[in-house]
Amino acid sequence: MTAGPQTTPQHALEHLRRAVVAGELRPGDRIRQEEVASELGVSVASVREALTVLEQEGQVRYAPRRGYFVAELDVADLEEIYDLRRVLETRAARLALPRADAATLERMRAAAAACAAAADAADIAAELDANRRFHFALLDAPGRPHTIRLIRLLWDATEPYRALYYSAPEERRRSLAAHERILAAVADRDADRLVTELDSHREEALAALRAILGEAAAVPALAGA
Amino acid sequence: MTAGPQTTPQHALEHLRRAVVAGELRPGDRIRQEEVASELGVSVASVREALTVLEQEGQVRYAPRRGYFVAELDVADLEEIYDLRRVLETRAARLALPRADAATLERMRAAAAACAAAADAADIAAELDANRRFHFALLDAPGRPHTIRLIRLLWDATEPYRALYYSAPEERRRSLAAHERILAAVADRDADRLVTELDSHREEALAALRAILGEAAAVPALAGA
DNA sequence: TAGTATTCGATTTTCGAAGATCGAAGAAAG
DNA sequence: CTTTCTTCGATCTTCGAAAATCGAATACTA
Repeated sequence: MTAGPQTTPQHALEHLRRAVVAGELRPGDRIRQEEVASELGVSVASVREALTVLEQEGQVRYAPRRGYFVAELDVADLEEIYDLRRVLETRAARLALPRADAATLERMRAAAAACAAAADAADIAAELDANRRFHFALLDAPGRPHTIRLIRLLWDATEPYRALYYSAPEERRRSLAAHERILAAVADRDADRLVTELDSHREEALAALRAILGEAAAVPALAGA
Repeated sequence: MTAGPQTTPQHALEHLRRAVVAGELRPGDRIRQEEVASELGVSVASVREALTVLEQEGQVRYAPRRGYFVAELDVADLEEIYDLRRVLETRAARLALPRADAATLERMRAAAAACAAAADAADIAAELDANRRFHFALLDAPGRPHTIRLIRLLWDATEPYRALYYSAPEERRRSLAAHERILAAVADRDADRLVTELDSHREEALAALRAILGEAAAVPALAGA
């Protein structure tokens, strides 16, 4: 039902995404096409198509005849991306809230629970996935596909970094608490409070990412593994 | 200086974009990979990579094992896209205006003049290009690459339709007049007026596009050429 | 020694063809 | 006459290998 990979490039794409979330591919890393291809038992052409998608999403950087690299973001990038998320998600949330029905709330509750369970199990990949489900359950109002596409793009852009900061237990706790407050605001149909909670949730994440980036800058050996 | 196609897929991408702007590829049309490839004297793999880019941009739709088609938008899509443009361009314009220097204004003036010249010559492709230069000269403030990327995505999504409505002379006149008012607002450093002018400029374009779409719906034979 | 040219290995880039899949036209059955 | 099944042609899909390119290590010059 979950629509597995229909084509070989899609298969390669999922593999690369998984590698990013799992932290196997870290910002700045080089991605060797041949290596990925033989790892998956597919041709480089398929890997290349997958990389083209990731390049459009801004997750990898492409230097013609030099290769593909996992995108590196600096603090300015992060702040711009989170600013854009604020602008777009605020609009999406205000449009979605009046239409959010019981099923929506239920999906959010389930995702929040999955988040907490993944946090307990220290399963970063599962938590990232559940976290996404939580937020998109609210924002993915039917009839606004382009809005969701853009928001998803912004989420994807910072995914490699989110994968890093989710390893910190105190961030997880903070995140779970924020989810509860967001859930309450939705249940109360309080748009202003919802927007405020989303803002501060984002602000906390941004602060954590800033810290990660500060460390990475202080320890450039990270890229040279 | 204009950075021609560095790679074969980029060459194919430019070719396809040109075909869209020129109206050779219309919404709903099927894109035969082999045909494009032999036309350009390149392999299908390269064409495929170019199509992957266009798919990510939302300009073509991909049905696995069926092929690629030029994306068709309905009125709801257009309204959502223009709503998103309003949200993002308003923010971009307000951030860019204080930083707009004499060179920026000069670039805008030159682009506006090129727009007028292209309108006189009835050169749709040139006018579309100059129109883009005009708007992005203002919005493309240094240090906000992600904002521009998103705005560009939204522009690209409606490009096939813009190519259609620019054939109407009265729309061109209206558009040129709007450019003058926008230019004046920028020269006066009046942010509120600038935003208002941009809004109404967009609203006029949306109205024209709605009309185009209405015709297309009334004459479905359009797609079956 | 510092700087520059050159070769070499690794990697990307591009192609052409074989294999897989789909939609449509036509045949057979009810 | 309608429906279902089958075959066929067109097209997409994927591959493996040849060709082009780049960076780094090496050799050379001043």
